[in-house]
Amino acid sequence: MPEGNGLGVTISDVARLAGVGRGTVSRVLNERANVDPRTRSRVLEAIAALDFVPNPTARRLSLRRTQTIAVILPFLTRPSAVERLRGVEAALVRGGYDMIVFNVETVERREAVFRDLPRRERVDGLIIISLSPHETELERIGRIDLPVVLIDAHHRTLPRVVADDVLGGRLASRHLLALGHRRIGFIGDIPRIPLAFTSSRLRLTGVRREITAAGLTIPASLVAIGDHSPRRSTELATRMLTQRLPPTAIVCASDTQAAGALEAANALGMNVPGDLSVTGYDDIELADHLGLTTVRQPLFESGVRAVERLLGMIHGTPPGVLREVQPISLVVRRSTAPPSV
Amino acid sequence: MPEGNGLGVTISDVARLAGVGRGTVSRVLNERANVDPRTRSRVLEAIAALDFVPNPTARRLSLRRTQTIAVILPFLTRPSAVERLRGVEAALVRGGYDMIVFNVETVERREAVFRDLPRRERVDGLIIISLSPHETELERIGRIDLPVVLIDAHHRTLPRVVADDVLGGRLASRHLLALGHRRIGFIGDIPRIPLAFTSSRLRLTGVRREITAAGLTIPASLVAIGDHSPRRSTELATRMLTQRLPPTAIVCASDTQAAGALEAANALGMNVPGDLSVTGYDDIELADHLGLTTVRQPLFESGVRAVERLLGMIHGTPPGVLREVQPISLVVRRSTAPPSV
DNA sequence: CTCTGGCATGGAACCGGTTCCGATTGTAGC
DNA sequence: GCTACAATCGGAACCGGTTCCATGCCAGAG
Repeated sequence: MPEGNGLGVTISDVARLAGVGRGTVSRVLNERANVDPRTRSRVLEAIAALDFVPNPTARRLSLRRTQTIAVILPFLTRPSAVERLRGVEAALVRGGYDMIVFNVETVERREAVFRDLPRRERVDGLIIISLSPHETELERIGRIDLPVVLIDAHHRTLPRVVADDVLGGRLASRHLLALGHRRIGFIGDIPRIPLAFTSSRLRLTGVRREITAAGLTIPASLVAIGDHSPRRSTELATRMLTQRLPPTAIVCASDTQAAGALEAANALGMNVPGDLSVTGYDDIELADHLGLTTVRQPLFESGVRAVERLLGMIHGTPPGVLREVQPISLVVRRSTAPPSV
Repeated sequence: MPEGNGLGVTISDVARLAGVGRGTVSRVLNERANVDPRTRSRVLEAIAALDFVPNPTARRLSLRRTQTIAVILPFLTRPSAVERLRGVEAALVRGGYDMIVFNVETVERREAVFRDLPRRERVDGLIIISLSPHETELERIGRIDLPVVLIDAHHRTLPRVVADDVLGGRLASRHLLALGHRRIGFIGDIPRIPLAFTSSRLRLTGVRREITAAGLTIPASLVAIGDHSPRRSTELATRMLTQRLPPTAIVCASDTQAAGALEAANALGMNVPGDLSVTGYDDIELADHLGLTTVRQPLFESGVRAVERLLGMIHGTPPGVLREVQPISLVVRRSTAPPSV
C-alpha cells in the first residue's frame, strides 16, 4: 500500500492556518451566506496557500450523495450503443457527475450487476441502455427508490427515452414501396430474450404493417434473423438473394447489418442500387460513408436527454411524461433506387 | 432530495442485533481471524436477517482507498479504442474495481480532466488510452503518487502497454513488397499534437524503413494525411488513385481508413485486389467483414494487461519492465494480391 | 492455587467532510 | 446605558465504516 498520500491537506489544516473553526471553512467552501467577508478571504487565502482540495469521499459520506451515476449497457461493441454512451458521458460531465460503466455481455454478468449495483450507497442514479429490466430487477431498484432512466428500452412504469421503432420500420419500407419495390426482405437481430432488449422486432413489425397496408405480404423466406455481426448478415443476405424469388430490396435493422447486405450483393456481382436496394438503421458514421439510405435516430442526444431527466429526478423535479419519444427521419442516400424490373 | 434511503441498515444495527460490538462485526465482514466461531455465526445471522450491506463510501473513507479506477481516452468514437476499453472494463470487474470513464474530445476537456481528476482520494489509479501525457500533467500525477498505466501511448518514465507500430508498418509493407508491389501509398492520421497520441506516424516510419530497405522510396505524392473518418480517407484515396502515377497498393493506418480506401477504389471502378491492394490496421470486426488484409494487435487484451499491471502497482508489486510490448501479426485476407502490371 | 499469556471482544478514536446548536459579538432602538 | 436581536462563528455530533488498545476470560504451567 503506497504511503505517500501527496498533499494530505484536510479542512482542519485550513481551519488552523486561517484561525477559524472547521465549520467556517466548510461554509466558505459551500458558498453559504453568513460568513464575514474578511473571514472568507482569510479562509480562501489559507486554501490557496495549502493547495487544499476537499476529499470527495468524505463529502459523499457526510452528504449521503455519491455524485456518481451508473450506466448499464450490453454490447459496448455496437457503434450505436457507444454513441449513446458518448452522449451520457458528455451530459454527466456538464452536470458534475462521475459515470461508472457496466458492460453486460453475459446473463451471469447481468444478474451480478443488478444484484450488486442498485444500492443507494453506491450511486445516485442509473441509466440503462438497450436493456429492459425484469420485474425482479425492477422490484429491487424500486425498493431502494433509485432514480432510473431507460434508453432504447421499455417498461411501463419507468421513465425512458426511446424512438418509435415501428415507425422507423414503416419509414424505410414506405420509401421502398414508393420507389416501386414489391418484394422487400428484412434482416434483423435475434431477440436475445434473456440478455438484451432488441428494437429489431419492432422495426420488423413496422415493415410488416406498411407492407400489409400496401396490400402486399412479406413471405417467411424474406425474413432473416441472426446475430448482429456484419459477417452473419452477409451470410443471411447471400442466402436470401440466391433463392428462387429474391427480393429487390432489403430493410436491415441496423447500419451494421446493412453493410453486411451490401457486401453480399457486391460478392454476388449485384449492383446497388441498380439490382438491389438496401436500407439501414441508426445513421452511424458508416452509413454516411457507404452512402446508405437509413433511418436516422438521435443517438448522442438520447444519452443527453436521459441524463437531463435523471438529474432532474435526483433533484426532485417530477419526471413528467414517462415515455419520451425522440424524432426519427429517413435519410436517403445512394443505396436505394427504383427496382430495375 | 429523496428521503427514503431504502434499507438504511448500518453496522451498528447488526452489532446491536447480534449483541456484539461494531468492531466485531467489522472483523467478521473482513474475515479476520480471532473471532470465535459462535460469535461469527451469530453476526452472520444478524447480517442475513437485516439484509445488511456495508456502505462503500464509509469504507472508502476509512480505508483511504476508493476501489475505483479512472480511464481517460480520446475518441470513444473509434472501434479500436472502445475495444481496449472493453478489455479494461472486463478486467476491472474481475478485480472488484469500479471504472469511471472520461472521454476527452477537445483540448479544453483534456485540460479539465487532468486538472480535476488526479486530485487525491478520487481514484486509486489511472489508465490512459492513446494519449501521451504532457510533462505538466505528469508532474501533477507524480506529485500525488497516483499509479498510472498507459495503453497505446508513450512516455519514458511511465509503465505502458504498447505494440510495435513501426514493426506493424514494416509487416504491412513487407507483405506488399513480397507480392511485387513497387509503388506503395500510405494513408494515415493527422498527428493531433495538442490532443491525442497517434500511432499513425510510427506506422508510416515502419513503412518508410521497409521500403527504403528494399531500395525504393515513397514519394510525397503517395503519403496522405487526414482525420480519422472513412469519408476523409475516401477523399484522400481518390485523389491519390487519380494522379498520374497512382500506387498499386495502399497501406492504411487503421481499418477504418482502409474501408475508406476500398470505397474509393470501388467508386473508381477499380478491382481490389486486382487493380489495387489495400491493408488496414487493428483487425477490428470490420476488417474481417471486408476481407481486409491487416495488422492485428490485441486490443481487448491490451486493456486487460494494463489493468493487471495497474492493480499490481496498487497492491505494491514492483512495476517490472516499463514498456510491455504486445505481439502483432499480419492477417492476410483478400484485399491484397500481386499487382496486375 | 496462583501466575502468565494469549485469544476474543467492546469501544474509543479516526478517516474528512457537513450541519446544527449555542455562544459571542456588534449594533440598533429606546 | 441597557436590552433585543441578528450576524457570525466555534465546536460537537454525525455520516458508517476500520483499527487499535485495553480488558476480561480461560487455559496451561509451575
